[in-house]
Amino acid sequence: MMKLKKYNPSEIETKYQKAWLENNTYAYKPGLSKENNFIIDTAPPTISGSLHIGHVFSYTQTDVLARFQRMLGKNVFYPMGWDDNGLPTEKRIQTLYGIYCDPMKNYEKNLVVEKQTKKVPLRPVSRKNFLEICHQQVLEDEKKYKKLWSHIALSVDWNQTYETIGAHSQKISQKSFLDLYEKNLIENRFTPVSWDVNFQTAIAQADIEDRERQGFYHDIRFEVKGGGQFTISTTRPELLAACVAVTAHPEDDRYKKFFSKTAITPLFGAEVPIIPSSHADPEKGTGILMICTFGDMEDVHFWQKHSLPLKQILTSQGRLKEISFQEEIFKSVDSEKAKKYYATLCGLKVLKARTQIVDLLKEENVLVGEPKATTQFVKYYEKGDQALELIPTRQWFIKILDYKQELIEYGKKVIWHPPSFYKRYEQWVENLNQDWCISRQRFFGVPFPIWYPIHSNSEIDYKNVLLASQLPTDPMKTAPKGYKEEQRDKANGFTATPDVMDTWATSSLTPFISSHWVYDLKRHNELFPADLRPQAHEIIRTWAFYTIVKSYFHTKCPPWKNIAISGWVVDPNRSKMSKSKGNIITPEQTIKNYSADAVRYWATKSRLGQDTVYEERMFKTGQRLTTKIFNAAKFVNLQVEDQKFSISYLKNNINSITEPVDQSWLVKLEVLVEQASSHLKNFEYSLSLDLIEKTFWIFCDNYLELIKSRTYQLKDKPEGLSGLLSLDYSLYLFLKLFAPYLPYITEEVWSWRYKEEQNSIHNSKWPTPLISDKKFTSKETIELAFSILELIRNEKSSQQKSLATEVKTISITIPSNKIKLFQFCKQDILKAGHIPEKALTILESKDKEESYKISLTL
RNA sequence: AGGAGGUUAGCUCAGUUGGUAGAGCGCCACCCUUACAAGGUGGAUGUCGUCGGUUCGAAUCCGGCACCUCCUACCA
Repeated sequence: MMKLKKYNPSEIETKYQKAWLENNTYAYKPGLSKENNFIIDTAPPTISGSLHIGHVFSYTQTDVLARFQRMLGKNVFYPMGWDDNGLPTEKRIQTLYGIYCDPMKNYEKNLVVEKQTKKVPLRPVSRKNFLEICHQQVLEDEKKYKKLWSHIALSVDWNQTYETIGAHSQKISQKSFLDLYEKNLIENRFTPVSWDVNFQTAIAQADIEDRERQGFYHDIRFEVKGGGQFTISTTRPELLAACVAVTAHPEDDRYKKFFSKTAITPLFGAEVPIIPSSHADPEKGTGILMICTFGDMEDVHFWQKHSLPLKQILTSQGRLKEISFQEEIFKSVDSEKAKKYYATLCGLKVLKARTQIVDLLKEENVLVGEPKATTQFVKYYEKGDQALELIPTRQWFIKILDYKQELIEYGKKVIWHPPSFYKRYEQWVENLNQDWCISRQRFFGVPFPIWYPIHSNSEIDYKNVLLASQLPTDPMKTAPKGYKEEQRDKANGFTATPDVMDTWATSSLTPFISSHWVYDLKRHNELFPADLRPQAHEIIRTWAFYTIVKSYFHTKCPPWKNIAISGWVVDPNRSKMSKSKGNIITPEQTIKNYSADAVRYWATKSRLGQDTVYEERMFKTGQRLTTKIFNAAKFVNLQVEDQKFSISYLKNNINSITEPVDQSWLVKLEVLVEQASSHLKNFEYSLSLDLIEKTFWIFCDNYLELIKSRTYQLKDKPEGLSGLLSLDYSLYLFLKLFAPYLPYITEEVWSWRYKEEQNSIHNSKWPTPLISDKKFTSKETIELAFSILELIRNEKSSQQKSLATEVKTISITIPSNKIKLFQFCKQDILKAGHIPEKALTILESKDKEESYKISLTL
């Protein structure tokens, strides 16, 4: 039965990982009634090298809920996806192998690339080569991830996996695109879009973050045509050549006189209108500002509203491009001068040009004073390290701005845990000011399932796109229906976009990918909508929001019933653990040091949505708990071993728990089960664990100690049997309660004697009040016993004596209404306290207050 | 600037219908007690951020303020 002297976690962990996998312990059973399903929309982790302790933290929390629901008897659908699609993988491949994708290069059949240990200059490889290496690398990483997930005992059904770059996900993702296209919810536009000059791609509003940077105000003097001048203040003087207008507030007396006149830009001599507009704030800067194409989103809005011309001076690499002042659009009052000045800026990157132009402004004597330092917030791609520019390009947009109100309402249909996070969602949707740009000028992603026809005049028709019918498809490799491959990129032919979709355009479909949507309606109806979406709070504006968008557009049904938001793991300085900060903790070593159960204990001790500090000592507490469970179980087993106890024996003889002390203890357990269950049903795993743990320590320290002499000495008497059964039942119950949290130790102990009920504790049923039809005494008896036991220990301890020291005399004062209860536990107390019967005097107190007093001599 | 969360023991945190302030860790003292020394028992430690209100009674409810974290926006 039980052979181990000491608990050896790593041995046990290996053993059960294998067993659970072989026995399909966590498999979802298709085709059963939908009502009994519990469906989890698992977060597919981004494949970017390795998982950190923060992942272990949040995924374990979800796993506890999955295990609980499974034990409740639910048919749990708990899949695992890998988000391997997109820029993170590309970035990783770049640094790992020292290569980058150059679409102009030709495929090399036997290309060999090696992992680089240090930074090397990047070498170009063809698109096809690059994608092959990406595919290969993610497979390797996914194996590593799976190993860790298994080690931490996620009860995932490993038959239910997907990769966001996989054929199945691509099919769903392309289908989603086509569905939105047919519903007129998506469109192709040529428009200024947030652009990362380094990655050479458009990005969406959700991918943007603000970073604090040092900037400078440059006060620049403009002339007004026909006389007069004014000074604008700008942090982006390098865009001066792109200035298309200046604007001041209509009521601003300083500038009223200039409205309807034109200004002449310094250096470049362009004539631009001076437009009154409430967009200008008289309090800010000099009250008059220049509109450039494009400095910020406001410029874009102003430009659109006033139908201003487009002066594009930046390339997609973020350099000032060649322009001609002969051209109508850049027409200058002094084109020679303009040309001369611009020549010194042309080809420079934005930041270089910004400093360079200061010299020119000084030379021309139009810079008023020196540039004044200021801190400003600049928009960056969250994965990038160069400021974003607004570059007009052709992109696909999902029209979310038209549905803001609906999406806000729709978010309310999901139950948020904790509820306050709904606000974050709402606020994000309210503040949206761009449609969702889903095209990326990248490589490792899902292709757009469309082609554009080419007219006889070689013009590409972006409006009447040709839709793919066979999915998934890569239009770069296949021709549309009715066309031949030879017609690619030819007049009267067709062309495909090399762009791929935003990775969120696919991962926003996780509930659809899991359910096989359109392609398997029976399965879809069984698995959609999901019961639970677990996710972190920083991706509410992306993953949660986009999933709601897709679900709303496709089905008019919320994607899940509940969303549970997990917190972060922060370092002792309270900053988020992240790669860039270098404070990442890799979980493997921690698990090895403290055991998987101990790590899981730590992860599930913190409340939903709450950030948690990474502290080694927390793992020790978990380790201590598992050791304690092991030892307590060992003890109970030693006690019942020779009784041929079994689970059926226990269940059949539950009526033999006759001692009021034992019955009273069981009442305490019943209350525990009830409270723990209710917390877990509300996804409050930490509150539940807290209660279970507390009661378990009371079990070990008090109850066990109180009754163990009885079970030793009266084994064959009804009193002894009552105690033994109660001990066994308590252990059985505690194992089940701990099982979702500590799957290894509970499975091991379960295997000693309870396997007859279910092979794995994780397939056994969550405890229900097995014995609640019996009339028990209340909790009072056991509470009284514990109080008196505590007083006795207290006395002995303060006399600095061993607890085993025999008592010479003891008098216990008890309120008269409790005397009867005391009689119930008297024998147990005498034995546990090492008190001979004749040493005891009971004093009755008329005082009904619940205070006991003792005095004893040793 | 708007929003969310927070402020309880040295540290990390519970305290969900208002009723004598809690746990773990750490600290101190003691104890080899027939599961457990990787253990056990006991102890010390708090103006519950601050000011005010409601109440017989407030860590808890209401309002003001301060500070911390995060989200969003503005950023000429």
